Amino acid sequence: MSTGSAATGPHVLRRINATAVLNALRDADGQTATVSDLVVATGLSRPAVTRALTSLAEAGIAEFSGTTEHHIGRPAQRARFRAELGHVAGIDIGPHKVLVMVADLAGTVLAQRQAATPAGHTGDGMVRLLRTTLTGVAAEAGITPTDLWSVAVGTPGIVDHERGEVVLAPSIPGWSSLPIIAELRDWLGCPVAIENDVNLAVVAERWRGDDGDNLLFVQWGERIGTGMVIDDKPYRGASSAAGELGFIDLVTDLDDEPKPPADGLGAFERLVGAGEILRLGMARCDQPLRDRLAETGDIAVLFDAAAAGDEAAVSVVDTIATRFARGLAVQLLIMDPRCVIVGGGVSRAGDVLFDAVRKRLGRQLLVPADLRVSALGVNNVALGAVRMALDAVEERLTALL
Amino acid sequence: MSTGSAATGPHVLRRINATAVLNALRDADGQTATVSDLVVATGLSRPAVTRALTSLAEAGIAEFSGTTEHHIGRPAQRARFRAELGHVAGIDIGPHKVLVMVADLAGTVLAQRQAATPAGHTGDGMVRLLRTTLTGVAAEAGITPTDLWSVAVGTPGIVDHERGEVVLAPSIPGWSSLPIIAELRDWLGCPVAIENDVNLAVVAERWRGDDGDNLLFVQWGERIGTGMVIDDKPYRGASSAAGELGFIDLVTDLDDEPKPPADGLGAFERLVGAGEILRLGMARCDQPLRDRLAETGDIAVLFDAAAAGDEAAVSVVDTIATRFARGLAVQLLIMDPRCVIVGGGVSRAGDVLFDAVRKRLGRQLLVPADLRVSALGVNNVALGAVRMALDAVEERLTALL
DNA sequence: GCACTTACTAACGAACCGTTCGATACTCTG
DNA sequence: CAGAGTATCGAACGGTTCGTTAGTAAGTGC
Repeated sequence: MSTGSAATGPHVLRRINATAVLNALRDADGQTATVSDLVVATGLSRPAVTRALTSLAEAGIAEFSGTTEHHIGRPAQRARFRAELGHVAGIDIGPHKVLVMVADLAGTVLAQRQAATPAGHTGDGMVRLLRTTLTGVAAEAGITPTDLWSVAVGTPGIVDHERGEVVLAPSIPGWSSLPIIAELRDWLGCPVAIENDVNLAVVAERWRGDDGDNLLFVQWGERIGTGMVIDDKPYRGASSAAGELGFIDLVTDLDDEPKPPADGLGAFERLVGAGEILRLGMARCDQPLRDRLAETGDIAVLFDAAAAGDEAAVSVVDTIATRFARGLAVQLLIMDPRCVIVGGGVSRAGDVLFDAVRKRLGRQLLVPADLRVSALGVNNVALGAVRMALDAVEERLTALL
Repeated sequence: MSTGSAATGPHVLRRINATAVLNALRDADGQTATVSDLVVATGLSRPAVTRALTSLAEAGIAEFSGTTEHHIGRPAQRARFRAELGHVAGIDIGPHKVLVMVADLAGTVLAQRQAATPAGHTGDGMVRLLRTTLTGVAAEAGITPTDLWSVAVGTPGIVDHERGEVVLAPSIPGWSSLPIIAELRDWLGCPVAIENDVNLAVVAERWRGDDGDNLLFVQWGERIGTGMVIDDKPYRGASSAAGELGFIDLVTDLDDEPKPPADGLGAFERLVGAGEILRLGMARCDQPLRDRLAETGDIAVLFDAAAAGDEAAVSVVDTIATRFARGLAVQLLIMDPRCVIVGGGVSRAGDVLFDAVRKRLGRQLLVPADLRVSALGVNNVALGAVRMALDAVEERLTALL
């Protein structure tokens, strides 16, 4: 009812300290630590740490696992975080595939599996696919799906993560009307979170990388979207519609009125998306390269040619880099992130493209930008989902005390 | 040394509860409340609240001030937050003026004074002006400057608020090299914070308005800058360079390379800034109106004419609205704020302009925008500075316990 | 075997919270 | 005008937590 919540008794103290010990234990190397380690890590006294540790052990969250290797004095017992106590799942639902990961409470991925979405899939088909895939991955990890403590789902489009609904998903027809989250929740009996896929990608980058607490992730493929981590949590905006860089309009003449997006693609997506890159390549390149592009449909061919010095390919890369830098500069001027990470299909283009982008970018900004290419690859959304599922577990974990 | 800070004993419990009671007391109507009010507000027991209240009273932070008006039962004593215990100052340093406010700990502005910056002011002159103005305002509030608990300064440009330095301030020549903050700190012997003026404006809007915890403020005058409140605190970006909407480039042909800003104004500022509005008006309007514009140099004339139906003036408003909507749409697509508040000189244009902006904006966005005009006027930056100074006081207040 | 180092265990005092109970002060009603 | 009713205030009690201290256990090195 009030602004600052008050502590209602000494028991909250115990809770606070127990969670502090738990966090110190989890952050410790290999999730094991001696009592003395935890004393210095938490700043608590030895008896306090011991008390917290025994209550963690009674709850099954920690255990004592033999003694440490010792050099002098009485050997210390090592306490260990029992990551196998529970499991979480991270799910990436894309336009063409479903990727499911199951991890333990330490975030170690125990099993993962990818399934292609059958063409013309219906809602029921999607639910069945999800069920079988999840069951399979869970079995591989040694559990059943109902054992899961928490699940997070990443999907393209605009997501209402409070209600657990997909509000708008242009890239997956019919997806926004499906009550998949509710069904999953009923089936699994655990919290199921849903989040925009790019937001999860940036969570994964933050988790696995070491890039500070303020970073911007740009998904650059057929479509373009951005996710931001601010103060160590994903920024969604008021209506979960933040980061729609793909829809900004840099082409329409200033005093004209922009046309609404026709084919579901935003203006900037039509300008530098993978589709446009391919189109430009087909238009400008000469015979042998053009044929290879037409056959494979893979723009990697184009970037390879540019790296090898092909003049037409270089010109395409140049055009794309110039355009992309213009759009990215807009977001950087507004957001001023510590670091920009580019992922998605185009990110595999390599330095041919991104050195050009960096060069163009520099002159349009007031502060220099740190532009990197993602190292996580196609797993990033599912990994971010795992991380988000883990965040939701914290509550349940401390509620055990 | 660790991630989660631990509680080192029961005394932190007392601290937590005392601050909870203090916050409940301050949030109460007129900063007075009975013990029973605080019991329901904090969720603590009556003795706990009483204990906290007596310790607050011993520290001089609260006091008991007579009984309340009562209808039945024993009349309750009212506890009161002693806002007069300390004072803070908020300072707005602009290109042409300095505005100083002194407020008590409740944020009530006790005195304020504005001083014009003499033309060709030097660093020494600025320091002297600040000293005399601050001394005067403090005297009016019944204190001396050294009695101040906390001061915050707002200034245009990019500010390193960690180091307390102005990094870049194009609109005030020579300003960035002045160690004014250090001097103020030495003189006053209290924390002196420095922050970008637009960021303070948005803090003030958040404070005085009731617009949720996620809002965007657009300063629209000669220059254009934006400030954001995210999670109830101003968002600065990694290098304190966020919100530079004025520098985005919507005009340069896409495949050309943008020219760096020449006269210190950003591309978008040159496009819709107050200067350009005046220029457009001079160019398009006919004789009587054009003369009035030339005489006064005030674009309000233009907006009045447009409201009255003058065709040329309407066309100018139309052009400006179209352009502004284009730039604002970009930021809205990226940030998705709950609410947009426009301040600065142009914001006085009224509905003639902003209805047009709203109309243009709607079609470019994925979610509708809530666009409002600031009600705070020219005091907003100084008010935000007062609020920020108050935030810094919290620590000192709870340290008294 | 003895000194030394380190880790574990138990007991004590201090501090805090919530509950309970009696005393107090004021209003309302007959 | 007096008694019932209501709400606040203050004090004492029991429970929980922490940190400190002292004593014990388990190793290493000479």
